[in-house]
Amino acid sequence: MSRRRDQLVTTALRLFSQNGFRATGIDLILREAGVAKKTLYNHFGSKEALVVAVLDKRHADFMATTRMTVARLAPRQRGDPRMRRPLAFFDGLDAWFTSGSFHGCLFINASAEYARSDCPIHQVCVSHKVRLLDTLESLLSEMPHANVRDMAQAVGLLADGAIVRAHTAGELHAARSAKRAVRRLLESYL
Amino acid sequence: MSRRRDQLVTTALRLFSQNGFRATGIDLILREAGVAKKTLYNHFGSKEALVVAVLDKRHADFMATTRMTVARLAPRQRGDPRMRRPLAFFDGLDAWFTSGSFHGCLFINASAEYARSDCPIHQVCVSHKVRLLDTLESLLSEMPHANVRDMAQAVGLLADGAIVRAHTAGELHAARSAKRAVRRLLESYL
DNA sequence: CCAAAAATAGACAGATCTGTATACTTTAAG
DNA sequence: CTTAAAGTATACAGATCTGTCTATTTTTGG
Repeated sequence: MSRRRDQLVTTALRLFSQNGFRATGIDLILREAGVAKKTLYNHFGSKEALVVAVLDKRHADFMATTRMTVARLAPRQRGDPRMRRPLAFFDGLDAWFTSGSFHGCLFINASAEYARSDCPIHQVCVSHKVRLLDTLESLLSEMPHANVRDMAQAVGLLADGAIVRAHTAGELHAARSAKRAVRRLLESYL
Repeated sequence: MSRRRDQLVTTALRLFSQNGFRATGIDLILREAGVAKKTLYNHFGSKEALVVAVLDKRHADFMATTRMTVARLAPRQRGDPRMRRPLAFFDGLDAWFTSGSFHGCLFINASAEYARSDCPIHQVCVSHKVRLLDTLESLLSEMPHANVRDMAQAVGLLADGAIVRAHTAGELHAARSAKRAVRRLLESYL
Protein backbone atom coordinates (compact mmCIF):
# COMPACT_ATOMS: atom_id res chain seq x y z
CA MET A 1 0.00 0.00 0.00
CA SER A 2 2.17 2.82 1.32
CA ARG A 3 5.65 3.38 -0.02
CA ARG A 4 6.81 5.14 3.16
CA ARG A 5 5.56 2.31 5.28
CA ASP A 6 7.55 -0.18 3.24
CA GLN A 7 10.69 1.92 3.49
CA LEU A 8 10.34 2.03 7.25
CA VAL A 9 9.79 -1.70 7.63
CA THR A 10 12.59 -2.60 5.22
CA THR A 11 15.08 -0.27 6.85
CA ALA A 12 14.09 -1.32 10.36
CA LEU A 13 14.42 -4.98 9.37
CA ARG A 14 17.99 -4.39 8.27
CA LEU A 15 18.98 -2.37 11.32
CA PHE A 16 17.24 -4.64 13.83
CA SER A 17 18.98 -7.63 12.24
CA GLN A 18 22.40 -6.03 12.31
CA ASN A 19 22.36 -4.32 15.69
CA GLY A 20 19.46 -5.70 17.71
CA PHE A 21 16.11 -4.18 18.61
CA ARG A 22 16.74 -2.13 21.74
CA ALA A 23 20.12 -1.01 20.46
CA THR A 24 18.49 0.47 17.35
CA GLY A 25 16.91 3.85 18.02
CA ILE A 26 13.95 5.28 16.16
CA ASP A 27 16.00 8.26 14.99
CA LEU A 28 18.52 6.08 13.17
CA ILE A 29 15.76 4.19 11.39
CA LEU A 30 14.19 7.49 10.32
CA ARG A 31 17.47 8.91 9.08
CA GLU A 32 18.38 5.82 7.06
CA ALA A 33 14.86 5.43 5.68
CA GLY A 34 14.60 9.14 4.86
CA VAL A 35 11.25 9.45 6.55
CA ALA A 36 9.92 11.92 9.10
CA LYS A 37 9.18 10.92 12.66
CA LYS A 38 5.54 11.88 12.46
CA THR A 39 5.06 9.58 9.47
CA LEU A 40 6.33 6.66 11.49
CA TYR A 41 3.94 7.41 14.33
CA ASN A 42 1.07 7.80 11.89
CA HIS A 43 1.64 4.32 10.44
CA PHE A 44 2.69 2.61 13.67
CA GLY A 45 1.61 3.92 17.04
CA SER A 46 4.78 2.82 18.77
CA LYS A 47 8.17 1.24 18.29
CA GLU A 48 6.71 -2.04 19.50
CA ALA A 49 4.18 -2.01 16.66
CA LEU A 50 6.99 -1.38 14.19
CA VAL A 51 8.87 -4.38 15.59
CA VAL A 52 5.79 -6.54 15.08
CA ALA A 53 5.43 -5.31 11.49
CA VAL A 54 9.10 -6.08 10.84
CA LEU A 55 8.70 -9.60 12.19
CA ASP A 56 5.60 -10.12 10.04
CA LYS A 57 7.55 -9.10 6.96
CA ARG A 58 10.48 -11.31 7.92
CA HIS A 59 8.14 -14.26 8.31
CA ALA A 60 6.63 -13.71 4.88
CA ASP A 61 10.06 -13.26 3.28
CA PHE A 62 11.43 -16.38 4.95
CA MET A 63 8.50 -18.52 3.89
CA ALA A 64 8.70 -17.31 0.29
CA THR A 65 12.46 -17.87 0.13
CA THR A 66 12.07 -21.32 1.64
CA ARG A 67 9.48 -22.35 -0.92
CA MET A 68 11.60 -21.18 -3.82
CA THR A 69 14.84 -22.64 -2.51
CA VAL A 70 13.37 -26.03 -1.76
CA ALA A 71 11.76 -26.19 -5.19
CA ARG A 72 15.06 -25.32 -6.88
CA LEU A 73 17.42 -27.50 -4.82
CA ALA A 74 15.32 -30.58 -4.11
CA PRO A 75 15.93 -32.21 -7.53
CA ARG A 76 19.68 -32.24 -7.06
CA GLN A 77 19.70 -34.05 -3.70
CA ARG A 78 21.19 -37.54 -3.64
CA GLY A 79 19.67 -40.46 -1.76
CA ASP A 80 16.08 -41.54 -1.39
CA PRO A 81 13.77 -39.17 -3.31
CA ARG A 82 11.45 -38.92 -0.32
CA MET A 83 14.16 -37.08 1.61
CA ARG A 84 14.93 -34.56 -1.12
CA ARG A 85 12.79 -31.67 0.06
CA PRO A 86 13.83 -31.67 3.73
CA LEU A 87 17.46 -31.99 2.67
CA ALA A 88 17.08 -29.11 0.25
CA PHE A 89 15.80 -27.00 3.13
CA PHE A 90 19.20 -27.31 4.80
CA ASP A 91 20.98 -26.32 1.62
CA GLY A 92 18.86 -23.21 1.84
CA LEU A 93 20.07 -22.62 5.39
CA ASP A 94 23.65 -23.10 4.20
CA ALA A 95 23.21 -20.49 1.49
CA TRP A 96 21.73 -18.11 4.06
CA PHE A 97 24.55 -18.58 6.60
CA THR A 98 27.25 -18.02 4.00
CA SER A 99 25.51 -15.19 2.22
CA GLY A 100 27.33 -12.47 4.15
CA SER A 101 24.06 -11.01 5.40
CA PHE A 102 23.37 -13.54 8.11
CA HIS A 103 22.64 -12.19 11.57
CA GLY A 104 20.87 -15.11 13.20
CA CYS A 105 17.16 -15.82 13.37
CA LEU A 106 15.30 -12.57 13.96
CA PHE A 107 12.63 -14.37 15.98
CA ILE A 108 15.15 -16.02 18.28
CA ASN A 109 16.83 -12.64 18.73
CA ALA A 110 13.53 -10.91 19.40
CA SER A 111 12.58 -13.55 21.97
CA ALA A 112 15.85 -12.89 23.74
CA GLU A 113 15.23 -9.15 23.97
CA TYR A 114 11.49 -9.29 24.63
CA ALA A 115 11.46 -12.24 26.98
CA ARG A 116 8.11 -11.86 28.71
CA SER A 117 5.70 -14.35 27.20
CA ASP A 118 2.76 -11.94 27.42
CA CYS A 119 4.53 -9.43 25.17
CA PRO A 120 2.98 -9.20 21.66
CA ILE A 121 6.43 -9.40 20.12
CA HIS A 122 7.16 -12.67 21.85
CA GLN A 123 3.86 -14.07 20.65
CA VAL A 124 4.72 -13.32 17.02
CA CYS A 125 7.88 -15.37 17.57
CA VAL A 126 5.91 -18.29 18.95
CA SER A 127 3.61 -18.10 15.96
CA HIS A 128 6.53 -18.13 13.52
CA LYS A 129 8.08 -21.20 15.09
CA VAL A 130 4.76 -23.05 15.05
CA ARG A 131 4.20 -22.26 11.37
CA LEU A 132 7.76 -23.30 10.57
CA LEU A 133 7.06 -26.71 12.08
CA ASP A 134 3.99 -27.02 9.85
CA THR A 135 6.16 -26.23 6.85
CA LEU A 136 8.67 -28.88 7.85
CA GLU A 137 5.87 -31.41 8.22
CA SER A 138 4.75 -30.67 4.68
CA LEU A 139 8.31 -31.08 3.42
CA LEU A 140 8.34 -34.49 5.11
CA SER A 141 4.98 -35.56 3.69
CA GLU A 142 6.57 -38.12 1.36
CA MET A 143 8.17 -39.93 4.29
CA PRO A 144 6.34 -42.72 6.13
CA HIS A 145 3.47 -40.74 7.51
CA ALA A 146 3.21 -42.46 10.89
CA ASN A 147 6.38 -40.68 12.02
CA VAL A 148 6.02 -37.32 10.31
CA ARG A 149 5.36 -35.54 13.58
CA ASP A 150 8.46 -36.96 15.27
CA MET A 151 10.62 -36.30 12.24
CA ALA A 152 9.44 -32.73 11.94
CA GLN A 153 10.27 -32.12 15.59
CA ALA A 154 13.76 -33.50 15.18
CA VAL A 155 14.40 -31.70 11.90
CA GLY A 156 13.11 -28.47 13.42
CA LEU A 157 15.45 -28.83 16.38
CA LEU A 158 18.40 -29.40 14.05
CA ALA A 159 17.44 -26.37 11.98
CA ASP A 160 17.15 -24.08 15.02
CA GLY A 161 20.35 -25.56 16.41
CA ALA A 162 22.18 -24.85 13.18
CA ILE A 163 20.95 -21.25 13.10
CA VAL A 164 22.06 -20.69 16.69
CA ARG A 165 25.46 -22.30 16.18
CA ALA A 166 26.12 -20.34 13.03
CA HIS A 167 25.25 -17.09 14.78
CA THR A 168 26.46 -17.53 18.35
CA ALA A 169 29.58 -19.58 17.65
CA GLY A 170 30.20 -18.25 14.15
CA GLU A 171 30.24 -21.77 12.70
CA LEU A 172 28.93 -20.94 9.27
CA HIS A 173 29.20 -24.57 8.20
CA ALA A 174 26.61 -25.58 10.81
CA ALA A 175 23.96 -26.19 8.16
CA ARG A 176 26.07 -28.90 6.59
CA SER A 177 26.53 -30.66 9.94
CA ALA A 178 22.80 -30.44 10.47
CA LYS A 179 22.11 -31.81 7.00
CA ARG A 180 24.31 -34.83 7.64
CA ALA A 181 22.43 -35.53 10.86
CA VAL A 182 19.09 -35.12 9.10
CA ARG A 183 20.09 -37.53 6.36
CA ARG A 184 21.17 -40.13 8.87
CA LEU A 185 18.08 -39.62 10.99
CA LEU A 186 15.62 -39.79 8.11
CA GLU A 187 17.32 -42.89 6.70
CA SER A 188 16.58 -44.60 10.00
CA TYR A 189 12.87 -43.99 9.37
CA LEU A 190 12.84 -45.52 5.86
CA MET B 1 36.94 -13.09 47.39
CA SER B 2 34.55 -10.16 47.70
CA ARG B 3 31.05 -10.61 49.04
CA ARG B 4 29.77 -7.45 47.34
CA ARG B 5 31.15 -8.57 44.02
CA ASP B 6 29.35 -11.91 44.32
CA GLN B 7 26.08 -10.17 45.20
CA LEU B 8 26.39 -7.98 42.13
CA VAL B 9 27.13 -10.87 39.78
CA THR B 10 24.42 -13.10 41.24
CA THR B 11 21.78 -10.37 41.13
CA ALA B 12 22.78 -9.28 37.64
CA LEU B 13 22.66 -12.89 36.44
CA ARG B 14 19.07 -13.18 37.63
CA LEU B 15 17.94 -9.87 36.16
CA PHE B 16 19.76 -10.30 32.86
CA SER B 17 18.21 -13.75 32.51
CA GLN B 18 14.70 -12.57 33.28
CA ASN B 19 14.61 -9.27 31.40
CA GLY B 20 17.56 -9.15 29.02
CA PHE B 21 20.81 -7.21 29.13
CA ARG B 22 20.01 -3.82 27.64
CA ALA B 23 16.58 -3.77 29.28
CA THR B 24 18.19 -4.17 32.71
CA GLY B 25 19.57 -0.90 34.03
CA ILE B 26 22.49 -0.57 36.41
CA ASP B 27 20.30 1.17 38.99
CA LEU B 28 17.94 -1.79 39.26
CA ILE B 29 20.81 -4.20 39.77
CA LEU B 30 22.22 -1.95 42.50
CA ARG B 31 18.88 -1.61 44.26
CA GLU B 32 18.17 -5.36 44.24
CA ALA B 33 21.71 -6.25 45.24
CA GLY B 34 21.78 -3.60 47.97
CA VAL B 35 25.09 -2.23 46.76
CA ALA B 36 26.22 1.32 46.01
CA LYS B 37 26.98 2.47 42.50
CA LYS B 38 30.56 3.34 43.26
CA THR B 39 31.20 -0.20 44.51
CA LEU B 40 30.08 -1.58 41.19
CA TYR B 41 32.39 0.72 39.27
CA ASN B 42 35.27 -0.14 41.59
CA HIS B 43 34.90 -3.88 40.87
CA PHE B 44 33.91 -3.56 37.22
CA GLY B 45 34.86 -0.59 35.15
CA SER B 46 31.74 -0.72 33.03
CA LYS B 47 28.45 -2.48 32.50
CA GLU B 48 30.06 -4.47 29.72
CA ALA B 49 32.63 -5.87 32.16
CA LEU B 50 29.81 -6.84 34.51
CA VAL B 51 28.08 -8.67 31.68
CA VAL B 52 31.28 -10.60 30.97
CA ALA B 53 31.62 -11.53 34.65
CA VAL B 54 28.02 -12.71 34.70
CA LEU B 55 28.58 -14.89 31.64
CA ASP B 56 31.73 -16.35 33.19
CA LYS B 57 29.77 -17.30 36.30
CA ARG B 58 26.97 -18.75 34.25
CA HIS B 59 29.44 -20.88 32.31
CA ALA B 60 30.98 -22.23 35.51
CA ASP B 61 27.55 -22.93 37.03
CA PHE B 62 26.33 -24.66 33.90
CA MET B 63 29.38 -26.89 33.65
CA ALA B 64 29.17 -27.87 37.32
CA THR B 65 25.45 -28.63 37.08
CA THR B 66 25.99 -30.65 33.92
CA ARG B 67 28.69 -32.78 35.51
CA MET B 68 26.56 -33.52 38.56
CA THR B 69 23.36 -34.18 36.62
CA VAL B 70 25.00 -36.52 34.13
CA ALA B 71 26.67 -38.47 36.94
CA ARG B 72 23.36 -38.84 38.76
CA LEU B 73 21.07 -39.64 35.82
CA ALA B 74 23.32 -41.71 33.55
CA PRO B 75 22.86 -44.98 35.49
CA ARG B 76 19.10 -44.93 35.04
CA GLN B 77 19.13 -44.60 31.23
CA ARG B 78 17.82 -47.55 29.22
CA GLY B 79 19.45 -48.89 26.08
CA ASP B 80 23.09 -49.35 25.22
CA PRO B 81 25.31 -48.34 28.17
CA ARG B 82 27.55 -46.34 25.85
CA MET B 83 24.72 -43.90 25.21
CA ARG B 84 23.87 -43.33 28.85
CA ARG B 85 25.82 -40.19 29.52
CA PRO B 86 24.75 -38.20 26.44
CA LEU B 87 21.14 -39.26 27.09
CA ALA B 88 21.41 -38.17 30.71
CA PHE B 89 22.53 -34.75 29.50
CA PHE B 90 19.13 -34.27 27.87
CA ASP B 91 17.35 -35.28 31.06
CA GLY B 92 19.31 -32.46 32.62
CA LEU B 93 18.01 -30.08 29.97
CA ASP B 94 14.48 -31.32 30.63
CA ALA B 95 14.82 -30.61 34.34
CA TRP B 96 16.15 -27.14 33.52
CA PHE B 97 13.32 -26.27 31.12
CA THR B 98 10.62 -27.38 33.54
CA SER B 99 12.25 -25.91 36.64
CA GLY B 100 10.27 -22.67 36.50
CA SER B 101 13.43 -20.61 36.31
CA PHE B 102 14.21 -21.19 32.66
CA HIS B 103 14.81 -18.11 30.51
CA GLY B 104 16.73 -19.57 27.59
CA CYS B 105 20.46 -19.85 27.10
CA LEU B 106 22.13 -16.73 28.43
CA PHE B 107 24.85 -16.99 25.78
CA ILE B 108 22.39 -17.20 22.92
CA ASN B 109 20.52 -14.25 24.37
CA ALA B 110 23.73 -12.26 24.82
CA SER B 111 24.77 -12.99 21.25
CA ALA B 112 21.45 -11.65 20.08
CA GLU B 113 21.87 -8.37 21.96
CA TYR B 114 25.60 -7.93 21.39
CA ALA B 115 25.74 -9.07 17.81
CA ARG B 116 29.03 -7.60 16.64
CA SER B 117 31.59 -10.39 16.57
CA ASP B 118 34.41 -8.12 17.76
CA CYS B 119 32.53 -7.37 20.98
CA PRO B 120 34.12 -9.03 24.06
CA ILE B 121 30.71 -10.23 25.19
CA HIS B 122 30.14 -12.04 21.92
CA GLN B 123 33.53 -13.70 22.22
CA VAL B 124 32.67 -15.12 25.64
CA CYS B 125 29.62 -16.69 24.00
CA VAL B 126 31.74 -18.26 21.27
CA SER B 127 34.06 -19.64 23.91
CA HIS B 128 31.17 -21.15 25.88
CA LYS B 129 29.77 -22.92 22.85
CA VAL B 130 33.19 -24.31 21.93
CA ARG B 131 33.75 -25.65 25.43
CA LEU B 132 30.27 -27.15 25.46
CA LEU B 133 31.13 -29.11 22.32
CA ASP B 134 34.24 -30.43 24.06
CA THR B 135 32.07 -31.55 26.97
CA LEU B 136 29.69 -33.35 24.63
CA GLU B 137 32.62 -35.09 22.97
CA SER B 138 33.76 -36.38 26.34
CA LEU B 139 30.22 -37.60 27.10
CA LEU B 140 30.37 -39.51 23.82
CA SER B 141 33.78 -40.99 24.47
CA GLU B 142 32.37 -44.50 24.96
CA MET B 143 30.82 -44.46 21.49
CA PRO B 144 32.78 -45.68 18.44
CA HIS B 145 35.52 -43.12 18.44
CA ALA B 146 35.83 -42.66 14.68
CA ASN B 147 32.55 -40.74 14.67
CA VAL B 148 32.74 -38.86 17.95
CA ARG B 149 33.26 -35.54 16.23
CA ASP B 150 30.22 -35.96 13.97
CA MET B 151 28.07 -37.20 16.83
CA ALA B 152 29.06 -34.33 19.09
CA GLN B 153 28.16 -31.84 16.35
CA ALA B 154 24.73 -33.41 15.88
CA VAL B 155 24.05 -33.75 19.59
CA GLY B 156 25.14 -30.15 20.14
CA LEU B 157 22.79 -28.94 17.43
CA LEU B 158 19.91 -30.85 19.00
CA ALA B 159 20.73 -29.42 22.42
CA ASP B 160 20.86 -25.84 21.17
CA GLY B 161 17.73 -26.46 19.14
CA ALA B 162 15.91 -27.74 22.20
CA ILE B 163 16.94 -24.72 24.26
CA VAL B 164 15.76 -22.34 21.56
CA ARG B 165 12.45 -24.14 21.04
CA ALA B 166 11.75 -24.27 24.74
CA HIS B 167 12.41 -20.55 25.10
CA THR B 168 11.17 -19.01 21.85
CA ALA B 169 8.18 -21.27 21.26
CA GLY B 170 7.54 -22.13 24.90
CA GLU B 171 7.72 -25.86 24.17
CA LEU B 172 9.03 -26.99 27.51
CA HIS B 173 8.99 -30.63 26.39
CA ALA B 174 11.57 -29.90 23.69
CA ALA B 175 14.29 -31.73 25.62
CA ARG B 176 12.33 -34.96 25.39
CA SER B 177 11.91 -34.60 21.62
CA ALA B 178 15.62 -33.94 21.35
CA LYS B 179 16.44 -36.94 23.51
CA ARG B 180 14.39 -39.23 21.26
CA ALA B 181 16.25 -37.91 18.23
CA VAL B 182 19.60 -38.37 19.97
CA ARG B 183 18.77 -41.96 20.90
CA ARG B 184 17.80 -42.79 17.35
CA LEU B 185 20.82 -41.02 15.91
CA LEU B 186 23.33 -42.64 18.27
CA GLU B 187 21.81 -46.08 17.68
CA SER B 188 22.61 -45.64 14.01
CA TYR B 189 26.28 -45.29 14.93
CA LEU B 190 26.45 -48.52 17.01
C1' DC C 1 43.07 0.69 68.72
C1' DC C 2 43.85 3.09 64.50
C1' DA C 3 44.80 4.09 59.93
C1' DA C 4 43.89 2.63 55.29
C1' DA C 5 40.76 0.55 52.36
C1' DA C 6 36.19 -0.19 50.99
C1' DA C 7 31.39 0.89 50.92
C1' DT C 8 27.42 4.17 51.13
C1' DA C 9 24.06 7.73 49.64
C1' DG C 10 23.05 10.75 46.48
C1' DA C 11 23.69 14.51 43.38
C1' DC C 12 25.04 15.34 38.84
C1' DA C 13 26.66 15.51 33.90
C1' DG C 14 25.86 14.24 29.45
C1' DA C 15 23.94 11.35 26.32
C1' DT C 16 20.07 8.94 24.33
C1' DC C 17 15.51 7.34 23.69
C1' DT C 18 10.41 7.35 22.87
C1' DG C 19 6.74 9.94 21.76
C1' DT C 20 4.24 14.66 21.02
C1' DA C 21 3.45 19.17 19.10
C1' DT C 22 3.88 22.90 15.65
C1' DA C 23 4.30 25.08 11.37
C1' DC C 24 5.23 24.39 6.73
C1' DT C 25 5.26 21.74 2.19
C1' DT C 26 4.13 18.14 -0.97
C1' DT C 27 0.99 14.94 -2.97
C1' DA C 28 -3.04 13.22 -4.89
C1' DA C 29 -8.04 12.76 -5.95
C1' DG C 30 -12.37 14.74 -7.28
C1' DC D 1 -7.65 23.72 -9.91
C1' DT D 2 -8.57 23.03 -5.32
C1' DT D 3 -8.77 21.00 -1.18
C1' DA D 4 -7.90 17.45 2.07
C1' DA D 5 -4.66 14.09 3.30
C1' DA D 6 -0.05 12.89 3.96
C1' DG D 7 4.73 14.03 4.69
C1' DT D 8 8.72 17.07 6.36
C1' DA D 9 11.64 19.39 9.58
C1' DT D 10 12.50 20.39 13.99
C1' DA D 11 11.99 21.57 18.63
C1' DC D 12 10.69 19.78 22.90
C1' DA D 13 9.06 17.12 27.02
C1' DG D 14 9.97 13.65 30.05
C1' DA D 15 12.09 9.60 31.11
C1' DT D 16 16.09 6.71 31.50
C1' DC D 17 20.75 5.23 31.18
C1' DT D 18 25.83 4.99 32.01
C1' DG D 19 29.36 6.70 34.44
C1' DT D 20 31.66 10.38 37.70
C1' DC D 21 32.26 12.90 41.83
C1' DT D 22 31.90 14.27 46.75
C1' DA D 23 31.32 13.71 51.43
C1' DT D 24 30.40 10.48 54.92
C1' DT D 25 30.42 5.99 57.20
C1' DT D 26 31.76 1.24 57.80
C1' DT D 27 34.95 -2.44 57.61
C1' DT D 28 39.21 -4.55 58.27
C1' DG D 29 44.32 -5.71 58.89
C1' DG D 30 48.28 -5.01 61.52
